[in-house]
Amino acid sequence: MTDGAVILWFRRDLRLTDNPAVTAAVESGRPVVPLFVLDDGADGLRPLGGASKWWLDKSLRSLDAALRECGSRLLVRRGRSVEVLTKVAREAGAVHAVWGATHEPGAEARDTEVEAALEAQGVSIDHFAGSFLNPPGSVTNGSGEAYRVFTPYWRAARARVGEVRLQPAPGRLASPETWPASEPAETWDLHPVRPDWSTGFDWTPGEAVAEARLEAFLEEGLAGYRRARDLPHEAGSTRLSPHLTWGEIGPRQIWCAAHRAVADGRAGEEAREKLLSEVAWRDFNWTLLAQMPTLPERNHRSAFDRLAVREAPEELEAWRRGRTGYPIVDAGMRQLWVSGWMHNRVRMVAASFLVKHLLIDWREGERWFWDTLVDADPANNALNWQWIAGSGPDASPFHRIFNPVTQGEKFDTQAAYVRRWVPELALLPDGLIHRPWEASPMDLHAADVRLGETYPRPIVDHALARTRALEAAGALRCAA
DNA sequence: TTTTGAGTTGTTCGA
DNA sequence: GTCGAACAACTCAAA
Repeated sequence: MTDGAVILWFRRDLRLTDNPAVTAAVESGRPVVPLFVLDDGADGLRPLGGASKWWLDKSLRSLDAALRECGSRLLVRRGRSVEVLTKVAREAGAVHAVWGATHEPGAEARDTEVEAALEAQGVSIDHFAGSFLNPPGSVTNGSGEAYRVFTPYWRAARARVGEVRLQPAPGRLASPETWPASEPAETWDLHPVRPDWSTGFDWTPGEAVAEARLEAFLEEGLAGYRRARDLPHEAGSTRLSPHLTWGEIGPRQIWCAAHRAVADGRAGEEAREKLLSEVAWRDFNWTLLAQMPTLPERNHRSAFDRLAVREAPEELEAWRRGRTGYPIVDAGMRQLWVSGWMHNRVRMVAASFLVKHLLIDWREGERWFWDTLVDADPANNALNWQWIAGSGPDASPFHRIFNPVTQGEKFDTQAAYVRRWVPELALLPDGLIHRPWEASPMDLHAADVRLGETYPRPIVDHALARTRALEAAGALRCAA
């Protein structure tokens, strides 16, 4: 062993482009040992949901393929990170290790433990900011505190992003003389079997696809983004969210590409700023989670601990399976189950329905999304659920209760979305499809719909449910 | 320190 | 059918 190796520990930054840990490893001039650890919850972090595991399986293979094109490879090991890292360091004769920071609950404790253990065996550490425009903690108000409201946060954060210079992907990574063993991909157990519920997933994880997706969006989608992003039947979303979740692409790359698109005349500044502000929500949510690690479990506003939530397992199951009797809600929940993703507009409607119409604890919904979304993100999932529930910082006011009929008719005007995901209603006319319970027997017969048989009746009445939710929220103020 | 104004994404009611 | 106001107060940012 002539030259000590450097361990390049990948976590939520599964890319080679603009990854400071990758750059540092390459520039060290040492043999590089790229590593990913499947901790299966052993590190004390929240275990991954099913859809996230599906994604990670493909993303790791993609990263391995990309590394092999650079003359390297990805080691995947299973176990507690501190044990894996110290063992691999010994096997590889490592003298140095690098990684990018992550901020989910438990990550800091894990990294501190790993760092201490590695340093104890003579391995030095460098860590770098993770994949953000502004990493958590870097944007503060006049009194040095973190912002709790998005708009002033983004004003300050936007101004703080200077010139962004991307670090290109390395052409080549130096290999160690002998490679430590890796778990064979067949043993990762990340892809679902018996049953394989992922057959409807229309996604290709990996950095190359993420970059292509970004370019395609700038070409076709950015100019009309502000309008189209709210229409669930249109391909107006970036669909970058799962790539961002695993760091296959970073916000800095989006920033640069979006500025380039405006310079090229492919879109206007307003469209670019809308896109960047959506990206900034992710930064903002991670800032809050880094500061308040209980957000995925505890109400930020403790008054909501007293909300009279209902135990209603059958209604919860109807919501999960897309059988609430409200077409836009059911379409969204079925899109989620089948494809691992749900359109943002419909997420709000479906989440509001669970929390307000059914008065079920938002954590039930948060857990379901965590398990079924390919873009399940510790910060975005927790903060967005708390936002809908009204319990979060800067949250939606409690009296804002989405009307699933109005939302459907407003954003799915031609009902193309409902017809795709709730095909048993497809023959109903546009004017009735978002409210099938108002259809006459003749209309229902003509559309081959039998309410209560081929499609459920509404499990709650909107007006009654709305009143019930307002009363439950009102009780929070009176009872001290 | 005090004060003032603002706050991602909506709905309903009544004129 | 369209429009504006009310919803119920509270926290946070910034002057």
